Amino acid sequence: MSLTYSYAHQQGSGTTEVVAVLVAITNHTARVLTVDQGKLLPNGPLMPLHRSLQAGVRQWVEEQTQQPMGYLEQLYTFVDTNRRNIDGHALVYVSYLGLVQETQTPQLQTAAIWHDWYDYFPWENHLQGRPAVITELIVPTLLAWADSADSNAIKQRRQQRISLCWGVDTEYADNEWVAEHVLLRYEMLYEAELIPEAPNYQPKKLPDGSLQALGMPMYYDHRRVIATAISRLRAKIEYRPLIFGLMSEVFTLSQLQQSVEALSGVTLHKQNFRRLLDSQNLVLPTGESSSAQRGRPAKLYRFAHDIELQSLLMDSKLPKRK
Amino acid sequence: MSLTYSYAHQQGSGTTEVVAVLVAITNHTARVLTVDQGKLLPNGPLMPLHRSLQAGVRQWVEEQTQQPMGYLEQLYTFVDTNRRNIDGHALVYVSYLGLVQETQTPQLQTAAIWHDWYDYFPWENHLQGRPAVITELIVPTLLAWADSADSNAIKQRRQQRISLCWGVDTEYADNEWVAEHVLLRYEMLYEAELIPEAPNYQPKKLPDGSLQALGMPMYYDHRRVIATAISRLRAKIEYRPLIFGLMSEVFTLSQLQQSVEALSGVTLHKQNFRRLLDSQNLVLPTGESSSAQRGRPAKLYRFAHDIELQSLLMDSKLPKRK
DNA sequence: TATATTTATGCTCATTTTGAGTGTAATTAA
DNA sequence: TTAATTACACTCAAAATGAGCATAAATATA
Repeated sequence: MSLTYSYAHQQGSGTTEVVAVLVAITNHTARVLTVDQGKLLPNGPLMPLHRSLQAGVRQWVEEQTQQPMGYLEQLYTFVDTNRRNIDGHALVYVSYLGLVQETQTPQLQTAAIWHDWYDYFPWENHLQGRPAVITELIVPTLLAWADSADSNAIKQRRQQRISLCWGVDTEYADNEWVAEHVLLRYEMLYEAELIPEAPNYQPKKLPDGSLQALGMPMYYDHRRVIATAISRLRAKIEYRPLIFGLMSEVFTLSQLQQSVEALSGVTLHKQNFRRLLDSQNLVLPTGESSSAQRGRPAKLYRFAHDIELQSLLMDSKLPKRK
Repeated sequence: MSLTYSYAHQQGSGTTEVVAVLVAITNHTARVLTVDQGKLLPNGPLMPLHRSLQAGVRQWVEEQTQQPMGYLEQLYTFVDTNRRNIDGHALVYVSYLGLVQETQTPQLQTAAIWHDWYDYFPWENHLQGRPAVITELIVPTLLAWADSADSNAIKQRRQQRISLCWGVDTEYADNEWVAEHVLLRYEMLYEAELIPEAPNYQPKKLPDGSLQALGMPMYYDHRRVIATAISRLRAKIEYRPLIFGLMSEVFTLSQLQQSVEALSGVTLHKQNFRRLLDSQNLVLPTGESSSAQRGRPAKLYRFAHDIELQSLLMDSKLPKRK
């Protein structure tokens, strides 16, 4: 029953809420900041005193998490017709992606908790190879779902979609795993009712262990919001130097690569990664080297900002309207 | 005075509005659908009976424009603190991009009007070469604006930004024109107060003819919404077959190319365009040929859907929540 | 102390993709 | 019949990409 994941919320006269996906990388692991035992993202109502949506996000997040935020970009706007204000208007919530520097994630004094984002999406982590859950649970169950379709057309369409989302090479199709299709994959699991958030989720119909294997559920559609954030981040990191919003001031190239890998969930070719970096003049050597743990010590670098470039990364800001 | 472009609007208890940028291509020209003498985009409040934002957009657009819509995708959500409801909550408006098939743009019975989108952004049309307004008006005025900066740092930053946005090759920088930077360019003109929508617009300080040369202004931030739409469309057309949402069922490859050029505002290399098309198996020959006007008759094609692919183009839809 | 192990980094090579052409075919207008 | 116009097939060099080998500089261990 999806009621388990319906959460009582006081609504006044406002109908707009902001929700943030804050991302940081710690110990080569991508994490998101959550509240309420990991069941919710930090959020709060947009209030008359907020001069902009960004201002609203910053205020609520800092209040709920004591977390300083750098880069912030709008993701997507959702409507939840199950939550309405006193006038009957449905709740509109605007989601944001925020990047937090590794060094700025100290002790949290609040109920906010950092969670490995793959706790919510176990199937997205391909760093140790393709996860077993895909081949053993997800794809078989989805294929059964495709078989159960009413018409043959729908069935075929579902099969194609499975192949495209999960990178299956069958007789018909031969698709590769595309890291940035996070949202498509999540929505497929949702539509096929494999996860508790789905409206007609019926655990009894699913194979044993499905609940544990398919990641932690959240209230409302907050898990979908994280999926949106991961998709955006994985896509955008390819053509914008967003990654530096997650790094500390100085870093080695290996650390940089590990951070990108933590986000994308796949491993990269080291030499080509470096070739790309210096063809784009993204980093500058500091001249120093890291005190190595094992092996040859690595040179230290910093982001080659070009202050302007940094502001071009940002969601462009409106000049305040008088 | 920006008050000229402030427009009285009745607000009840709701605070959420939807706004649509409908795009069609007619006679090799990209057009947007407007209401109110071309000063506004079709829009309307989100109401309690709407089951989703999309549903709200579709209802209002069809009501205001009698226009059937195909593809629809969310763009960006804005807040207007100058417009508030009776409780003091600022207006939130969610913008959408919609594509309309060429063949489905018949006579309009309403106040809705199709406008060439370059009427609003004359500097974006590079089909006949770089428009004079850039070199003769925009860049000089912006450079003067950069010079007027308080600090040297700001001045330098502005100069870099000018080069990046407008594709200037000066002594310092050597940037190319990037078609999809529409929004960055609009925001720069806004920030430098070259256009009437800017809060402190003072036409007297600008060169003669600026108003005419810098395109038609709109109420509120609707021109910025169009800029957002063009940016998105120009960017996305590179990696998604969105263009077919604007074509009629059957078309020649030249027509297809002209449509893409109408959107991107730049001309393309014909042979390479075709090579790309068939390397991706996007189109299928119908076997027939067009009755040529002049010259050799062109073969007719249709989009190779793969019905599934089409739904993957779409903004993924939530299954209705029970 | 010597040797294996680990990490960093430089360099090469084949393949694919991209940018920019030339040449030829099929039609209409004069 | 010829010029003009449009369509389309094919080539070639440059650039970007994927995948590998080789070497350097440190630590751990026999």
